[in-house]
Amino acid sequence: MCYDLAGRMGKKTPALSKDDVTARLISAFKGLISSGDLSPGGRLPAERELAVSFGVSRSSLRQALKVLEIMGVISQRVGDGTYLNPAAPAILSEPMEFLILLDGISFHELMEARRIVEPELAARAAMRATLEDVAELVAVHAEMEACKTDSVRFVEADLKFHQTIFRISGNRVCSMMFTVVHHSVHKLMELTSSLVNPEHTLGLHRRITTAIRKADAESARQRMIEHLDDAAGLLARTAAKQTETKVLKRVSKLQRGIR
Amino acid sequence: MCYDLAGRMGKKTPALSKDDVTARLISAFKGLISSGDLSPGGRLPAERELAVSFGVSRSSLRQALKVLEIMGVISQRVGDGTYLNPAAPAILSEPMEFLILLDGISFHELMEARRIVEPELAARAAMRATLEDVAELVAVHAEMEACKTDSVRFVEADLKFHQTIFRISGNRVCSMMFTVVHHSVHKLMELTSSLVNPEHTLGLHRRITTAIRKADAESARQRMIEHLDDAAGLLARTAAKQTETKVLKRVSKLQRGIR
DNA sequence: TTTGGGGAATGGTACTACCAATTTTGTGTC
DNA sequence: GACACAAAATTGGTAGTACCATTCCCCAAA
Repeated sequence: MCYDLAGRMGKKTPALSKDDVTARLISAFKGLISSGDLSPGGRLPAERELAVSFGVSRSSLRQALKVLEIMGVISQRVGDGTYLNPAAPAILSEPMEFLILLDGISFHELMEARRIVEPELAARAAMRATLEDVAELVAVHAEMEACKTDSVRFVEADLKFHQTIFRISGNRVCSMMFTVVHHSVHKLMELTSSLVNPEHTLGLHRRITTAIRKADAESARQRMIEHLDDAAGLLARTAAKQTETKVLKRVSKLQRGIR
Repeated sequence: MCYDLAGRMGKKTPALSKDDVTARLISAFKGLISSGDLSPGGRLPAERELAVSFGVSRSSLRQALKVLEIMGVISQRVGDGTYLNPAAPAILSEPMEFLILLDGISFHELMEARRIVEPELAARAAMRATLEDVAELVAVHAEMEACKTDSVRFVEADLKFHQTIFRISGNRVCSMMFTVVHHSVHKLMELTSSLVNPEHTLGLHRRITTAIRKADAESARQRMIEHLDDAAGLLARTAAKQTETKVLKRVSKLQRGIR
C-alpha cells in the first residue's frame, strides 16, 4: 500500500509544503486515524515497511513515530512492533509540564484553575451519578481513610478521589485536562503532605460525597469550593510559616515553575 | 560542557534507565530549562555539538529535538540554529487533536466543556477587567461587526472575542486549554458558518461585553451561558435540518472524531 | 502435550554522507 | 570609510547503512 504522503502538499497552498517530512508524516497519521485506516489498539506495519510506503527514510519516519510515542499516541516495543493506543489519557502531560516551565505557571494559578472548573464538575457529577458511581466514590473515600497515616499514599488517594468525580461528571475533555493539572499540583502537595490534617480533608470529602449521593448539584458545587479554598489556604499559610526551611525553598522554586 | 545525561539513571530505580535515549534527553532538557541553564528565547548549541555534549548520536538527539519542536517548545531554522521559545501558546494543540481523534471526542462534548468553563471565565473577566481590557473587547466586537458579511472571517473574529475574555480572566491555564478547544470547535463552525445569523451573535456578544464593562460577574456568567447554549442549539438544529447534505456528512464525521 | 532452541522480525542507537538554506567572512569597488 | 557582492563556513534536513538487544514464532525433541 502507498500512503501518498505528497498528496498532502496542496498545489494551491505551496506554503504548506515547506513543512518538514516529520510534520507531514504526523499529519498523514492523523488522516489515517480519522479515516479509520488505523484502528485504536491496532498494530502498525514495521518501521522499515512504513518508511517505504511513505517514501521516506527510516530516520525521518522514526522522528515522527517518536513524537507520537512521547505524546502517548502509539506504543513501541522492541522485537514486537508499534501499536496505536486505544486512548491517550496522559497525552497532555508532557506538553503541560513544558507549559508550566516555559510560561512560569505558578502553583497559585494551577489551584485557581481548579477553583474555576472543579466546582462545576462536582455539580455535574451530582446530577449524573449512578448508584455504581456513588459506590465507587465511597470506596475511594474508604481507601483514603485507610491510609490516612501514610501521607504520601494519602495524597495519591486524594488525587484519585477528584479524578473519580471528573469521570462521573461525564465530560472527558475537562476530565483529562484537569487530571494533568492535578498531577502537577500534587507534585507540590507531596512536599507539604506531612502538614495536612487527614481528618479535616476527609471531612470535606465526605461532605462532597454526600452532596453527590443526594444529587444536590448546588451543594456539591459549594462543598467543592470550600474544599479547594481550604486546600489553597492551607498551602499558602504553610509556605508563610515555613520560612527559610528546605521545604519552602523547594516550594518557592516550584511556584516559579514546577520541576 | 557535559550535560551528564546518564546522571538521570538513578541506581535506586533501575527501571527508569530503560527509558530510551530520547525520553532521557527530553527529561534532561526539562532540567536545563528549570535550572535556568536554558533561557527562553535563547539559542541552543548546534545539533552536532549537543550530540557530543550529551554523549549521544545526532540521530537520537534529533528525535528529541523534533518532539520539542512539534510541541512548540523550540524552533529550528536551517542555516540558523535552534531557539528555545519564550512561550508555547500552541503547545497543547497537537496533543489535543490526537486526543479528539483517539478518544472519539464529539462536538457536543467539546461544547459541553466550553459550557462548563467559559461562564466562570466570563465572570472572572468581569471582576478583573481594566479600562484597557474593555476597550480591547469593544474593538474586537467592532471587528466582528465590520466583517459580518464574510462568514469565514466572522467565525475567526468570534474566536478572537472569546480568547480575549480568556486573557482578561487572568488564568493562563484555562485560557490556553480552552483556546485549543476553541480551535477544534471552530473547524466545525466554519462548515456551518453560512448558517449563523451574524446580528444574533453580535447581540449576544454585546450583552456579554456590557456585563463585563459593568463589572457584573453574575450577569456575565449568565450571558455567556445563553450564548453557548444558543450556539450549541443552533448547530444541533442545523445538523438536523441539513439531512443528507454534504455538510452534514462532514459534520457527523467530525462529530465522531474531528479531522 | 510440553518444552527448548534457533531463526526471523522489530525497534534502538550510532555513524556517515550529502543537500539546501542561512549566516558569516572576506574581498573588491566606489 | 562605506557599501556590494561573492566565497566559505555553519546549520538543520534527509537518506542510507550497519549493528545490537529484545521479542516472537515455528519446529523439533522429549
